[in-house]
Amino acid sequence: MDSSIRRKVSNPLGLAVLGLLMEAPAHPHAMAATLRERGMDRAFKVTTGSLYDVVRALERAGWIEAQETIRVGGRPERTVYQYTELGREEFTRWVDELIRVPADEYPKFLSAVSYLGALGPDGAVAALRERAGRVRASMEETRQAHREVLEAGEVPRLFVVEAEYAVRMEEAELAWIEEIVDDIEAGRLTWPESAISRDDATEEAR
Amino acid sequence: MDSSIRRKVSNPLGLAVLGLLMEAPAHPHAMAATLRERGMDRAFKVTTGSLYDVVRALERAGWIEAQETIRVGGRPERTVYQYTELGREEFTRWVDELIRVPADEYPKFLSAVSYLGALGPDGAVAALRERAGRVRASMEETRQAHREVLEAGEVPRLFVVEAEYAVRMEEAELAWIEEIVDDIEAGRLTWPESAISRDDATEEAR
DNA sequence: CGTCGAATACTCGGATCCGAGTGATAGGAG
DNA sequence: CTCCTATCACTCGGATCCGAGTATTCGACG
Repeated sequence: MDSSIRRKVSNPLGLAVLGLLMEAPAHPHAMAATLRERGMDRAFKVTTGSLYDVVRALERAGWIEAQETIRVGGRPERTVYQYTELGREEFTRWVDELIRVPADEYPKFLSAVSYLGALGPDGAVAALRERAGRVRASMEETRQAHREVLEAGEVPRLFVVEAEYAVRMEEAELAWIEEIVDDIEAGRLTWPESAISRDDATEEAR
Repeated sequence: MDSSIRRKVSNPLGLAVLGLLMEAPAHPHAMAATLRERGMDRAFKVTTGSLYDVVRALERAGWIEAQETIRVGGRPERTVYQYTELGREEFTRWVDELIRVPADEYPKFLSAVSYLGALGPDGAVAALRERAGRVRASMEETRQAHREVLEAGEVPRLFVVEAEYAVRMEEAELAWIEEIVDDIEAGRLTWPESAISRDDATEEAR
């Protein structure tokens, strides 16, 4: 319908790489390290394999280029990359588009909720409760980390807004879960006869 | 940290296939059709290629099996599948686990927000506003469709809860976007000197 | 001074994904 | 009766993804 343009490099990890190189040239292994140090691996899936692939793709596309290949000590060679003019342009264009037009996302939880019926009322409540606990924990962790970083005063808020977004989304999910659990227990959400529900679903699932 | 077990078939589309077969045997092409008719393609990414791969994987894993291969008219043969006992068990176990333990998700918007700085204050506001409009539209559409289905009274609420979840998440995103836009305009969220921000970002991005 | 574990830096190949393509037929327009 | 389009049902191969593996080196500890 409104399919966004076919981008040469589609893996978001490429955006992260570009973003890092805007600050300073770096080699892949170092990128992975910084990404993880800064906790950016919450927003980007950073796996070594993909990283090297993405860097190669970025180079093929002409958005970054090898600056030099050096060897420190007897370690394996490292290839240091820097962004090109084209890369700089593409970076902001990419961010801009990702913000402007919502991409189709397929969170796994959504697919599971589509078949919530399969667990039966009791199974559903049990599973949802457990999720709620985990989500709450993760939320509090993110919130805590965010607060600490801000209070340390080294990093401006602009560079941590994504945590605020993440927390908001987790809050919303949590609220929904709690509401649905209440609805099930209060009989506002019921299982029709026909539902694929087995009362022993809970046993089976564990 | 808490990595969930390695499932034989990992593509959520497999869950959808299993779900459909719980109702009645079907052949891949028909599955795709029903999935789309019911609007389930909002929760599952259904592409022909993947569908056939997933069905094959499901069969290899022994969760489904070919029932018969028939030919209607002179059309290509169609292979009709049905679930196995193992498949039925695995189905509820899968749903249960997807609900219980939140998977790491990497929504593209989150990665973009991590680099919101790149757009500069004006560019960011413009892009966020446009997204807000689109999200609002999509939300109202889902809401509308959900209401109509319920009022028609054919489908029990249990089978449409995923739409309620989706709407809630969109509401939360919208609220956050509006808040951030306000914060930028009110000077509560500012760009430090050092920010990679070009004032012509908006021009460039179009 | 030897060795054991952690860190450094990257490669490799299998698994998965997916869109474009294939080819046949049914149904309707003229 | 012929053509043309839509539907049916699936295949194929390139692109991408990613975890496990490799090989080296540094540092700590006994």
